[in-house]
Amino acid sequence: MPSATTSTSERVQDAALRLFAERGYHGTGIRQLADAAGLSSASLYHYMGTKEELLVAIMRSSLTGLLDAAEQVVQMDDPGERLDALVRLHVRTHATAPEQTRVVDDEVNALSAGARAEVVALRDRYETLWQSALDDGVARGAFRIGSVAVARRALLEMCSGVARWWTPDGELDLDDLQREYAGLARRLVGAPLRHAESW
Amino acid sequence: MPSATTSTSERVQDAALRLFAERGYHGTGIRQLADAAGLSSASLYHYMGTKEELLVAIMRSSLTGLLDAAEQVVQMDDPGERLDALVRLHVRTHATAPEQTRVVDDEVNALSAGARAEVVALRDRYETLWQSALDDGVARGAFRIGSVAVARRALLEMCSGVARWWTPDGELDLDDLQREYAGLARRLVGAPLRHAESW
DNA sequence: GGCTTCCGATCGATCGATCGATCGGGCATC
DNA sequence: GATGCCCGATCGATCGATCGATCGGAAGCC
Repeated sequence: MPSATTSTSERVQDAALRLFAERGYHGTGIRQLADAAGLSSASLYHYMGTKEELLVAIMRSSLTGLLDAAEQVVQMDDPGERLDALVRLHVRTHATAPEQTRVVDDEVNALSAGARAEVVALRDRYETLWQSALDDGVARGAFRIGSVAVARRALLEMCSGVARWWTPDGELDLDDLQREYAGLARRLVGAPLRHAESW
Repeated sequence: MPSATTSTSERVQDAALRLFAERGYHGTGIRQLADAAGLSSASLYHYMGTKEELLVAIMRSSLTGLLDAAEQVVQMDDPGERLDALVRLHVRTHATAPEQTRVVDDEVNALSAGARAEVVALRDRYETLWQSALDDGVARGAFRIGSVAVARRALLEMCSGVARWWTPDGELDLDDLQREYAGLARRLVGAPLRHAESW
């Protein structure tokens, strides 16, 4: 008796997401997956392909969502505001969907070559948006950066970390968190602070 | 016929390190481990306890090494130079021993509760050193930081990321890398740059 | 030196358990 | 009676771990 608002295949996806994030892909068995979804391991295969296809589906949906949002954000003209928006988007995504982002970040190596190529291609497109945003900021004199490639990696790693510790009932709420990281990012790229902030 | 300079148990540890870093703990089987070490799966158990104890040993040795070094570094008096030394140590370690650090960072969740407690305790001691270094810098007016807890996490995450991309034959050598990250860190904590660097 | 004893090192065979996946059939609803 | 949904039973493979047994050399004794 499925709920009126949640389809069975959605329940399977949700269970997989939760377990993959918690135990890892290789650490999660088909039978645990079935238990969490309220099905037998045989019924599971009515709603999914292979276990790997389930993982890929999770990664694809997470990455395409982030990528689409970033492609909108990146159209802003001011380099500082554009970086600000990118950081806020990335941090917000990692804070509110930590399981998705952790699976994407941690389980890429669990994929077979073909599937990995697709996922890595999506990730590369996303990182290219950041790279261009930073390059443009440097070219227009808004940022002062030694190595843009290093700064890009440092920025992304530091923002992704949010998925590993932030919770909504901690000291910082989501707005604080985004503001904090946006400030760190501006400093990191050598951009002036907004509104004469000084801390 | 073992080599004169490498004991068998060291070869087991090295093989485990390489495979755990590449395929993950749950993705690595006992037989793969044995093949990589040049032993049968039965002989493996002459040199190790359980597979999990092998993982714990790798993590412990990596974390205690880093912790010992950090405890030396942290005795420096000047907050800016101390942070500089911490960043350089962390980056150098992650760049030159990426497999160890990746296993430590990625496989903590694969541990059982007891083993995880020990490893997390070591990691917490290390992070406390950073926290104190940042607190002291703020108290003495050397750093301007919004949330020290956020800055600490951002710093550590961004520096740890080095283990995921840096190679010795890329554009940056190890010195460049450390300098680059030390500069990013100083900016992040709102400390003045050294030697009137400006980029 | 010769003989015995012992032990570290190694392996083939195998354990019970679990892995991911499949099959055929039951039970609804239409 | 066809279609969609579901599961018990089962597949071959592999999992982590252990077993008994073998081999070669070091140590102890005469």
